[in-house]
Amino acid sequence: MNIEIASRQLEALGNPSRLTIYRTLVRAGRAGLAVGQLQERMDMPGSTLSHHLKRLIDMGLVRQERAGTSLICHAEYSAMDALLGFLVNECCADEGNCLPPAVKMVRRTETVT
Amino acid sequence: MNIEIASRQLEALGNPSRLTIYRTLVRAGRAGLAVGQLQERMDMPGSTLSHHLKRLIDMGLVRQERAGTSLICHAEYSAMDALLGFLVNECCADEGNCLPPAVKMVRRTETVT
DNA sequence: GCGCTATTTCCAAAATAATGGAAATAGCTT
DNA sequence: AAGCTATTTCCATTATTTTGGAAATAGCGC
Repeated sequence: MNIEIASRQLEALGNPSRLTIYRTLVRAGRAGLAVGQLQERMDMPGSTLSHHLKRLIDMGLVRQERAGTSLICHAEYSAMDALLGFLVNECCADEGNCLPPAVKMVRRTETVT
Repeated sequence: MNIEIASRQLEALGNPSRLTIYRTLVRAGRAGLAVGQLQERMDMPGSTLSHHLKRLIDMGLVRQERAGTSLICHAEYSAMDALLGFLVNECCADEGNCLPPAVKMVRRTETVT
């Protein structure tokens, strides 16, 4: 993880449509959601949805797997975890007093570049 | 905190220059950094830096306070904490299995809309 | 292979973001 | 108030993002 990747992932999530897509997928849990189901919930033209999904997939935040003629989308939790880890570490890097105790507990110890 | 605010904050951080600015301010700690010092470190024209700073300030991620003729910038930790809290909650909302144990410990219990 | 459903890719238009020089503003100091 | 330093705002340009209709592709069942 580094500034370039982190900023691109943040940018991918930094759009209301995409953040909603991502949240919807997280809430769908392990089962995931087909693009079509997502499209119903998001009420958005297919091509627009597809562009947004591509962005999330390119940044590793979403994964698709084919089931017959549909594509099932899954939130890629590990990517979010790495991103959160990066932010927590960046945020608390030197002072250690920027987050309340509960969050400080999870500060990572590895060095971040 | 809601999707609109969260996505705008994520977008603000989702640019390599701004994420670097933010990180630099975090690392500067409580003392903060004057815009001019930040400009030296970032090696960027003043107007460009000022545009980026404005964006971070507008989203509540950075605060400025005047000290004579310079403006000292500070990372606004509480905003980052709220954003991280939102992401952790969104990410673990229904399944609770998307993050490793260390991070799961800090899941918030309040409802998120 | 044909028809069908699901989804992406192609293409273009409109909107927004990024960049930076030059001029304006803010606050010192004399 | 003049001169100085620090920073923002104005303005314009270029680059990127967002959006979506229409055409293309993928997989299935007959």
